[in-house]
Amino acid sequence: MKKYEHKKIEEKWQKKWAEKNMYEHKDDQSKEKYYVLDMFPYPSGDGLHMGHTESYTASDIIYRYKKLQGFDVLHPQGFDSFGLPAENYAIKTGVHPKETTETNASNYIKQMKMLGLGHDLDHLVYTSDLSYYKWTQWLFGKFFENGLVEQKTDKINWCPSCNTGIANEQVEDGKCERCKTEIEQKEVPGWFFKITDFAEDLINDLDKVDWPEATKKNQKAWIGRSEGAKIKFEIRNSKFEMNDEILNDENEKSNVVLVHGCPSDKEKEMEPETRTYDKHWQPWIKKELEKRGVEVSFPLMPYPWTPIYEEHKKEFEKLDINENSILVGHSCGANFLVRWLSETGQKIKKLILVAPWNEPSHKNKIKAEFYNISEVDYSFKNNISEGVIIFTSDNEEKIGKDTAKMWTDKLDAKLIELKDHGHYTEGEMGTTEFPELLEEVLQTDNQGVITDLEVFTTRPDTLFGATYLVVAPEHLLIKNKELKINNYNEVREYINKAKNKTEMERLESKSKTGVKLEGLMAVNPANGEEIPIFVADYVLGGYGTGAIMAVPAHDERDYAFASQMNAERTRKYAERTQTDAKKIEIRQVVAQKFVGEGENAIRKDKPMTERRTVDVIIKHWEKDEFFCLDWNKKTGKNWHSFVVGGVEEGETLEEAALREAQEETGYKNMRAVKQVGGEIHSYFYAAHKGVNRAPVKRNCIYLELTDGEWEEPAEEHTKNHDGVWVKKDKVAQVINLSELKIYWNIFIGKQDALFTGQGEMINSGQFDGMDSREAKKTITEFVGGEMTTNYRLRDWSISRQRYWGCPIPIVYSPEGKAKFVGEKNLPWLLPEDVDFVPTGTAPLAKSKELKERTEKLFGKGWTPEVDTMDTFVDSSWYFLRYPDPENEKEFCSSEKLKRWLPVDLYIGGAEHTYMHLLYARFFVKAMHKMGLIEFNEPFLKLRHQGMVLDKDGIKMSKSKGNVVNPNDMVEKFGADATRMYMMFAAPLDEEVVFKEEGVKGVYRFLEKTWKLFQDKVLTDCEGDCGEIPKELPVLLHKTIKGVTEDIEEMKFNTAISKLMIFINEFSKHEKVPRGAMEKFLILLSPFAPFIAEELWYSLRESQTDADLTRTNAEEVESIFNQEWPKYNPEMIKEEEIELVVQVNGKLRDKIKVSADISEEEAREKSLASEKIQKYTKGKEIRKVIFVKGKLINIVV
RNA sequence: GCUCGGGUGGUGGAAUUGGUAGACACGCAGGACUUAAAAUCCUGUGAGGUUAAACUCGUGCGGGUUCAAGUCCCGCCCCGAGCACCA
Repeated sequence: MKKYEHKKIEEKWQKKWAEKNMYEHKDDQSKEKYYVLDMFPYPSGDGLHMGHTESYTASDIIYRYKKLQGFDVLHPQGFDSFGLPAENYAIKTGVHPKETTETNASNYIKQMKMLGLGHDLDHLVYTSDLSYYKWTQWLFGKFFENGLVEQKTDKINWCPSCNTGIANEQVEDGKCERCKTEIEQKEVPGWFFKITDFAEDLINDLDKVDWPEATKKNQKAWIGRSEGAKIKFEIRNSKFEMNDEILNDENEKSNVVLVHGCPSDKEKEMEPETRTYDKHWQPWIKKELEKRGVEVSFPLMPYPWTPIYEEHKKEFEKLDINENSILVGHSCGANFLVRWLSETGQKIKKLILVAPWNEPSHKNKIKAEFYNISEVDYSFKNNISEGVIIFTSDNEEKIGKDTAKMWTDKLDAKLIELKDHGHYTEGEMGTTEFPELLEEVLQTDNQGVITDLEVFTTRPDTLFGATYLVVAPEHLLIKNKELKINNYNEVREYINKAKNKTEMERLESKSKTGVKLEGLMAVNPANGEEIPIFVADYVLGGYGTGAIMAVPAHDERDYAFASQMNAERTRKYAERTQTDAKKIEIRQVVAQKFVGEGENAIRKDKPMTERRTVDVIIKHWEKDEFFCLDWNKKTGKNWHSFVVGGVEEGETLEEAALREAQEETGYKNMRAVKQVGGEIHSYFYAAHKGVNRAPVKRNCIYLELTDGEWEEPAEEHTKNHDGVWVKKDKVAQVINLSELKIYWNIFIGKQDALFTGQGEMINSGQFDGMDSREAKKTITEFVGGEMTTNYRLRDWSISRQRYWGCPIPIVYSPEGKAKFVGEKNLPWLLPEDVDFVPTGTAPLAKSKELKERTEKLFGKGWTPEVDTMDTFVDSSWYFLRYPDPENEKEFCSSEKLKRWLPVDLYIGGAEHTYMHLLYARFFVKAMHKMGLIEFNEPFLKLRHQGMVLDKDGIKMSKSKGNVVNPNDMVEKFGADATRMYMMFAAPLDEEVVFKEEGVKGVYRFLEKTWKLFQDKVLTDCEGDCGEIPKELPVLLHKTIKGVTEDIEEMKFNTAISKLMIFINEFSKHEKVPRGAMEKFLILLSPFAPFIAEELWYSLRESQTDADLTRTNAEEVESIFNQEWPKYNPEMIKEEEIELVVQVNGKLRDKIKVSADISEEEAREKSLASEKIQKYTKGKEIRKVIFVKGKLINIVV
């Protein structure tokens, strides 16, 4: 008996198959085609890894199986041989990428042969070969001619280490996919494929293909289609007059002089910084001005009644006050300026007077004289080129309201009134709403429509709830100089910060940041309201219009931002002024809707009545218990609610809640704490009233009892229900109505108060009551917006500043116009005279040869494109080259295209779900559109292989040192065992845990198989001659059926288990039928080709002497030229089965019966069984369920 | 946080789509062969229970639908992968 020596056998057949050119593909038109494709490898120095082994084995099984079934199968292979690792290796070692590629590829080929993979390795495709990239360039030319590729200057992801642009899809965690360096943003001109043109088809056509659902979903998500509307908002400038200067160039900038206030009598000997006004008001105004981008000089004032008058006067005179100056004076500073201007006749640009002093109130003689402004000659107003603005306030005696009014007249000034200028108490400048008011002044002093801002939203229905806008930091609006953003410096700072923020930083701070654009506002087109505008980096420049309308009541991000801003601004103002800032309003415009069902359903024949109600959550005064109503009395059911009552005309929710709570509970003292959740609409039929409640508009208020003072409630409130106290953790169980549950969940913080769903419109003018889905379109139309579809997908940037890639076949005219090099100049060769070391410019720019070639062909002054293409371009069409790899005239002949494409089965890793598959699909669609091919989906069926993990279930990686090398496994157990284990260990698409023990198990199976062929007497008897028991041929046919079906569904693990069952069973017998053994070998051959071929030959050779009169082994046809066996349905038809007998669904007995037993008979027989009688005795048989050929269930 | 997968013996995994839970394999235990070990072969192997059986419990947890649930429905927990504010 020969031993199973896997090494010998495998070496032998590797050689023989090579000699016979077993896998060379020759078109056989008489057969039906099948195209099974692997994702081709990048030829790395590490060689094939276990993942390759798994997926290539799977495709090889299908290849062999289909071939045995009589298909003409194309099973090609190639190498994705352009790419970074070879170039990086070249940079390090100086070895040309071409060499590295060849060495590595030949190693791959050796490994593939070793594994017995039946790829046609004589017709390999290398993407770096000029016979291939010629056609990549040709296709680029076609795309160019058809406007499907264009040059754009765009901000791209830039890897500073690779010195190249990177597609969004190739960025992981803000890092370069290959080298893990942090990605920067850089403005680079480059070529872009217009993949977005095909977004719609790329989504829709997924329905046509047989792919894993998850992959389809991922592709759809990646393309990210969303339906919505574009809506225009008018942007108005509510500018502070100061702003003209702000955005102007440095040299035109005005100087602003803010003068100190005057000291009181008490203060006149104090240093200016310590005086009341100069301590508070002036620095504040200075700060506010500086915040708006204005540089302010702040000179000391030469008030004549101070001891340091002369000194200050000198300093003041030194100031460069000219026609371009803006003078700002506050309080007595204002008066001083008026006086000074009238006396000196100084020409200035603008005068701003804030809160002038009230002249008559001065008792101090010098002061009074100085301030005798009624005597002043006001003709100086002609010296002021842009006018005078006066802020005043109406609440303080001291503030010169009259003075201000007088000046307004005399100086033709513009008057802006503040409600409150501030209070002077005990020598301190105290509370003031001035900053807030100043901003309000800025907001309302609007200058008319400056521009439109378009936003994209998926929820146009919530437009009435849009209480602010947000633009992305990169939005052009901010760069619009006309707008004169007051706090431009602050905004600019924010934008710079946002730009420099790394992805990591953005992830770390989950909270949202942003800055209000002061001096700007937008008009909500739905209701004409003026709303603020913010810049914030939670809005992305590249998506939609780069601007959003924010609806904090119905969008989580907007809500988070609004809450944060409100808190922040409140804090900021509180620091400064101890008052609240104006808050962003969170306005609900969609109410969640509930519709009664069953007996509560709306009845068309009954009247509809609207009602406004309040649900009241009432907490016990000391215990953690809540007041609920038990309706058992009335309904007879265990039905609980909170206190619910109507809201009467003119009543607030809180008033109604308090009133109802007192009436219903009898408790007297309570306080309203807060509103819980928003408005909810309920529609139902109220049987006791005989009317439809359509709708009940409900809200919820939370009350706390302050003590237990109580009085029996009126009978009308207790006749229907009892009041009960329920513990906090029991409330959720007790409450029945969904609406109340929602309020409760919001109350206990289990559910967000935010409602992001669809419902019924409220607070939306004439649209109230409309379904929000319907309102989307209606409201969009109402405001002149446009319904659009938006995609997340962006155009595909393919320019790479690298050497080892396909040159972009473009040249530029002296004027800089791009031109395709033309078909006759293809291949547009990758130059050889290039230094690989990256310097930031593309390596090809250093090629003299390329430059000369361009000038020679196109004329002087012409320059070549020096970027190469993203390698994803190469891999986007390689499967089109496979059927015709040697064709020099076409990328693939039309006959071959017609015969072989599309691909019938594509197998590869799930990591290519997004990019590669999307790009390849895009290529096919674009080529289809250009009329180059007739189909528009490349891969009809797609399957992924799962990851291969080490024995502890950990991802294999070099750094962990747990990588299993296929070579070692083949050495130890042979290719057959390795292949089979990979297929047996888990379903193809799930993770494989690689355990050597497991490989041993499969090896044992192969040995057992081997032994079976050595030991057993083979008989030609096929089962009806009495020599062998009938079970064997039956098992054979079952195995054929099972294995065939499993392979069809690519359930290789169960197919192998069926082969094992076969061998286990056959091993038990002395004599086994030869025919069955032969058929078994064919079933085995796709999985374990070597041993199957060897045993096949040995079987046939031994037959040679006996009866086949063959003379040598060479004449035996390979097992792979045989026919896949078919099973005989008659054979596997069971005549006798084990009928399962259940009582009440529990297995109690099994009885042997004929397969076609009738229900009657089965019933009789099973009831006759002793075991069954044990359970049925004395009981009535209520029901019998009979499943033919399977089971009978007796219900007692 | 969102999306998609997935929770079945000691382990990898089966289960005709609602019909005998645990196929097949690994591991483990016992036995045979052997001076011995390895290899091989045989037997057993979800838990409890018993001399054995009967029987009971069992597919992440809780509930539901059904004659019957690993499979369907509702709620929750855990694990894995992917995505990163997509308006």
